[in-house]
This record gives sequence, structure tokens and C-alpha cells, in this order.
Amino acid sequence: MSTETDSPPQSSPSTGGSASGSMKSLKKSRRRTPRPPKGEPDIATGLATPGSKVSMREVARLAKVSVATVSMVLNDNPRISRATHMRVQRLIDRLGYRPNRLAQSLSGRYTQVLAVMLPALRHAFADAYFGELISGICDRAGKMGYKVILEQAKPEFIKEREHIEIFERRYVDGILALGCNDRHAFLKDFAEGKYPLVVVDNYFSQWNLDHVVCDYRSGADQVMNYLLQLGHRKIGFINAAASEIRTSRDVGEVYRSKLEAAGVTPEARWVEDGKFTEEGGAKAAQVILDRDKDVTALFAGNDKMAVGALHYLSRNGIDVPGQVSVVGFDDLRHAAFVTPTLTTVHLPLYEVGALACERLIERAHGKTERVGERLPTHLIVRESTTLAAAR
Amino acid sequence: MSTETDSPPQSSPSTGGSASGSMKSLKKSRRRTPRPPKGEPDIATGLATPGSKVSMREVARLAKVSVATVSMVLNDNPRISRATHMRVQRLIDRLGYRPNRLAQSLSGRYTQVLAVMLPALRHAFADAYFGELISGICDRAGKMGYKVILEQAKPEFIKEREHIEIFERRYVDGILALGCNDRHAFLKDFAEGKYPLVVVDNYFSQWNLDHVVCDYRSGADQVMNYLLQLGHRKIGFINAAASEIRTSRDVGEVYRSKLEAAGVTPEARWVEDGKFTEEGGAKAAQVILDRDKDVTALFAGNDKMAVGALHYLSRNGIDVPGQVSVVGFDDLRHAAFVTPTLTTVHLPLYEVGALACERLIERAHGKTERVGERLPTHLIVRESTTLAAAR
DNA sequence: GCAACCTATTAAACTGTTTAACTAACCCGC
DNA sequence: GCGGGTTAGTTAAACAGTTTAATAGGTTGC
Repeated sequence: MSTETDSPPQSSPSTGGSASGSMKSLKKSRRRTPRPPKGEPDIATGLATPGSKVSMREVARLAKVSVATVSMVLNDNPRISRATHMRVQRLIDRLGYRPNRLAQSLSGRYTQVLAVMLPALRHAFADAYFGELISGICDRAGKMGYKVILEQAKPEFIKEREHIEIFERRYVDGILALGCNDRHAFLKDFAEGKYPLVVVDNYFSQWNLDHVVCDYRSGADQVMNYLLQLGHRKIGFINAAASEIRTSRDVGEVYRSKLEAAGVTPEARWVEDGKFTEEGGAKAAQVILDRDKDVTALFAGNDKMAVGALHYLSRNGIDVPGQVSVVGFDDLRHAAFVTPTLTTVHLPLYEVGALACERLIERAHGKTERVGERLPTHLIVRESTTLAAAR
Repeated sequence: MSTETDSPPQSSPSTGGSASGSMKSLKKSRRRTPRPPKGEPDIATGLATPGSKVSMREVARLAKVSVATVSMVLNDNPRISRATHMRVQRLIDRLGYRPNRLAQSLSGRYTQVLAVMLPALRHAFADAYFGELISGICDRAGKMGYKVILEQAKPEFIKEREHIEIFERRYVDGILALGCNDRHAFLKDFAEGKYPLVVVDNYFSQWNLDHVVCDYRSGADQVMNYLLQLGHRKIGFINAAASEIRTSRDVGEVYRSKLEAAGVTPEARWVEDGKFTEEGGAKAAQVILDRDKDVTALFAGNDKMAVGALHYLSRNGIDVPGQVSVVGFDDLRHAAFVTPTLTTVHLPLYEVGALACERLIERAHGKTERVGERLPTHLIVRESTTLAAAR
């Protein structure tokens, strides 16, 4: 019997066979024999295999301290003396011990993982717009010791309530919601703030959600001022999903109010939806110019649609900017590599991603103030715009 | 003594003040008071708060079975009778219980998480090439019940041996390595197969690694056959990192051997590095045409460089394809939205990502055969190519 | 009537960490 | 020389599951 209890694998870290320990455990004779301990090397002197799995227990045993002490050393707890700290730390380094973060998270409050939630578009990952946001997020998350997992808000994902499940099952500490719109009703599940979520580059008036956005109004303002200065009056507007995306509506509102302020009555035939894609932008450009041949400028709600418009115009022998000026929105890297290069609004997407990430981590750590940040944007003038042709 | 085991603080979660429980626990006065159990509702009758955290213990208690039984029900263990299975399952559904995956992974062998490792390029996430691969990876991973985390192979990441640490600390079960080249020496750490890694869309002869690639040779073959058929002989070649990337070298080899087979001696002045970027492609096109005005076609190693070349040519009044034909490689979505539309080689990147993901999961689950898959590619003829101009 | 066998279920060990509670040893003042 | 305060640790519970030997209970065989 004594052998069985003499060195219970987990509790008394076999500190030299500890007389007291074995005596106590003799008090009760176990009816069930415990599972035999996992083949630990019973050579107490030598170290375990270098690369192999070392647990805190192993470190504690070799350092002749308790696991609590090792834990405290790792967490720089001041209750551990310098001498012990150094001794244990050296052993940790020698053994190449790395704490198991599953155990850490299980025991602690945080997983140190965030989810980036993308919309259910086939090419969401291959999109430069999301890519810039994600770049910012990943860089900042990495710097703050966080990992990032990727999720797509597919219908089945939401239906299965996986957006909640990733919290309940302890996959993540928070969500960064990219590219979401008014139809993503699941967002209301986060309004109460039980699970942290930050909306990235959009915002909602119907749900009280944290968000970090670009200043779309200011960007649109600059575009309209600029085009009006150049003498454009009949300005086409290629928007997308304006009914569903608050920032899109903002741009549209600025477009109309600025026209009116310049004494121009905005006409419905100058506006067409471009679905955020190159194809849509090309088609919208065609539709608008077919409706009104006198349109001298096209303002697109994003660069992709602007590029599509550019493409349509050049294929149809319409000179840009000679006959029609084109302005985009986003300043994707790519906008400088079309012919002609694209005048557009620079959005600080990398910074928005990074800031949203940081704010989310703060919220996950108990900060209670609502987040609502707006980052400045500015117009980048390139070759696709010029003075309105005199007619 | 029996009391000690009879009602350990965790198993009897204060079942309504329970006379039996409290009486027993009086028998022995514990010297150490345990950490107070996390505020569980002491209403034994009703269910816990719907959304709140329910543990397996709670389910077991309410179902009046042991936690082992609940575990077995969850894992469809046939040792549980149909009746019990159904009864427990219904309770699980009613309570909305979801197993904590930290605990599952801690006690089990797998984390059900994969890492996607990207190169340390500033715009890696905003790149359509990587985006397509990642799309395929995420879709397949999701279908197989896996989560995907994002990592970047920055110098400090490798120096800190984090590529090993994410295994040792149990963040992931495997790595998908994207965009890596011969200079990524850390890859040799995976040659022994201790930690699963699959190289995506590249391969190495110096290290014995799993990989899934596109058939670059076949694609290059089709391009050269096509250009030669059109009568091109002086064909410029914009490559990148050919010294470091096996697939790039393959394309270069096919370029040279095909020219030779057609009786043309490949000249060094027709070849220039384009650094995989639009800028690089534009510059390379300029350099090549400055060196030899008689070049009638440019073959670029990827679409981005081809687009850069296109851009350079149109800005300088060189008609494409009238004077110079241009061919790309990748078939990014974008290639159809430049002027003229780009003839290119379609790479099944989405499929490569998905397949690599699946193979990696198999490897992580103990499959021992080396992975080495090659997916077919094909030429997409668009507008940027035509018959060589007669001179 | 009892050993043998089978089946459904349970107890307990196990995963690896954090942390609250406890304690031995030392110092201080009175 | 004894209560109070630090200091530097130790102990064991807790986190939430999985795994497996043991067992209770029932049936069958002889």
C-alpha cells in the first residue's frame, strides 16, 4: 500500500520521499486504484528530453519548489525572492519550458484571442479593403499578445448562434465586426455589452454598439468641394447598399446637400447602385451616362466601382478626365495603378483596424465606456479628375 | 472520513441548502476554506439562467447522472443506453449547454485550430493572391470544425521561435505556410514532421516538407506555346525572386527551354526582376524595352507585375496588344478589370488552399504519408495578347 | 443457488495552470 | 516572551472537461 500512496504523482512533488506526506495519505486506503501516472522520467537528477513537453510540475520538481512558486515566477509575482526567482527562471530557460495556454486560459479569465468577423462574400479575404483593416488588426493584436481568428458571418454561422458560441465555448474574448450592415441583425445580441464587439468602419444608430470609423462625411465633403470648384455641376454618383450601410448613406447625404448648396438640384437619374464591385461600377457608369450625356464627373463610393467605371469609359472611347472626371473612395494601393491614376479619398484603414483592436481589448478587460472613434480622411488628387469641359 | 469524499465543494453545488449535504460537511472542519465556487444559482429546482454559463457538472447534477455519462453522451459513446442518451441530450438542449473547448483541448489531444502563416510583407493581408488561398483554407477549415488563426513570419516571430511555441503552448495543431521561400530557414524545423506543416503553393527540394502547389510548369508551358504560335520570338520575361522561390524558377526554366526549342537563343537582356509588385513590373517592362526595342511580348510571373507593365506601356503610348503583347500569371479577379483585359494563367488558388487545409488536418491526426499534390492550371486568353507585329 | 458474464454507470485520476488561504520564520516594539 | 507584521514561500481547490478501471445490477448457465 505504501508504495501506492508514497508518491502521488500530482500533489507531493516527491520532495525526497517526504515522510510526512506518505503518512498522511496512508490514513485512507483507496478502494479504486488510480490511473498510473504518465511515464515521467523517474530520474530526478537529469533533465527531461529538451524539446519534449515539460509541465510546470516538472519544473517545480526539478527546482524543488511548489508549482505555485513556478507560476508566481512566471507572472513576476513580487512575493517570490530574487534568489528563487532567478534560480527557477534559469531552470525554465534550460528546460525550454513554455506554459500551456489552454490551461492558463481555462484557469484564468481571458483567452487572449480575438475574432475578426467578415461578411459572407465569396472574395472577402481577397479584398484589399478588408485586407488593410486586417493588417492593422493583426499587427496591433500581435503587439498586445493576442491571437486573431478568422470567421465569416455566413447565414448558417448566425443561425447556429456561433457568434455567441465562440464566447460561450471560450474561443475568444471579443469580436471585430468588419463589413457589416443593417441587415446583420445578429449585431443586436451585442448591444447589451455582455460580450465585447467593436464594429469596424461602420456604425449603427439602431443598436448601441462600439465602433471605430473613418470620417466618411468629411471625405465626401472634400470630394464635392473639389469637383464643384473644377466647375462640375452634373455629377453622377455611384453608390452601393445605401439603404443598409450607415456610412454609405452619409456619403450620399453629403453628395446631395453639397449639390443643393451649389444651386444644383440633384437628379435621381445621376445616381445608380454599383454593388461595391468593378462590374457594378462599370454598369452604373454606363447607366448614368446613357441617362444623361451631359454628366461631366462620376463620384464612386469606393475604388473598386471607380475602377470599373474607368474601365467602362476607356473601353467606350470616353476620355478620362478630358470628357468625364472620376473620383473614388478608399485609396486602395491599387488606385495608383490604373490608367489614369485615380483621384480618391484616403481612408486610414490600417489605423482604424489597429485602433479598433486596441479598444476591443480594453473592453474585454472590463473597460465600460462606449467606444465611438472617428478618424480623419483626406482627398488624394491624381489624374482622373480635371476641369469640367465647357459645353 | 467518508464525508471528505462524499461532498467535495465542487460536486455538491449547494443544492438548495440541502440538509444532507450541510450536515455531512459539518463532520469534519476543514482547515483550509476552498476558493468559493463561482456564483452558481442555488436554486436546485429551476434551470440556471438561460444564457449563463452551464458546466457539465451542472448538467450531470440536473440529469442525476455522473459527469462521465454526460461526457459520453456528448461524444456519442455507444456504452450509454439510448434512454439515458436521449434524456441527457434533451436536458443539454434545454439548458443550452456548450462544452468549454479549452477544457476539451486541455484534456484531449487536439486544439482544432490551424495557423495560417503569411510572409512579413506590409500588405500581405491586402493581397488578392493570399486572399484567395485564405478563402479556400477558411472555408474548408470551417467545414471540418477547425478555427484558423493568422500569423506573420516576421523576423522577431522566428527569432523568438514562436513558430514552435504555438505548438508547444498548444495554440494550434498545424501550420499552413503561405508565400514562403528558400530564405525561410525556419521551415527546416518542420522537416522531421514532429509538428505538422503544409507548404502552400510552393515546394522545396532542400527540405522534405508537405506541400500543395499549382502546376506552374504546365501553366508556363501553355503561355510559351501560345506566344510562340502567335509568332512572338523576342519575348521579355518579368520574373521575381527566382533565386528564392522554386515555382518561380520552374517558370523561368520553362521560358528558356521553350524559347530554345523554338530555335531562339534566350537573351539575358530580355529578363528582368519585377519584385512581384506593380511598381516593379512597370520598371521591368521599361528596362526590357529600353534594352531591346524589338521585344514583341512580355511574360510576367504574376498578374500584379503584368498590370504594372500594362500601366507603363499605356502611359508611354505603346499599344497593347498592337505593339506589345502582355501575359500575366495568377488570374486574380482583378485581371479582368484592366485595360486591355489581361491574358493570364489561371491558378486554382482557392482549391489549393482548401486541399492544403484538408491534408494538414489529416497529418495532424496522425496520417504519416508525405503530402505532395499538384493542381492543374490553364491559360485564359483575353485581350492583352495578339499576333506578333510583322517587322 | 452461485459463478460467470454482460451492460450501464460511476468514481477518480488526469490535462496544466492560477490563486486564495494558510504557515513557518524572522523582525519589531513593549 | 508575546502579540502583531512582514516575507517567502506551500497547499489544495478550482477551472471544465476526458478517460478508464471498478462496480452495481441484471441475466444466463449449470
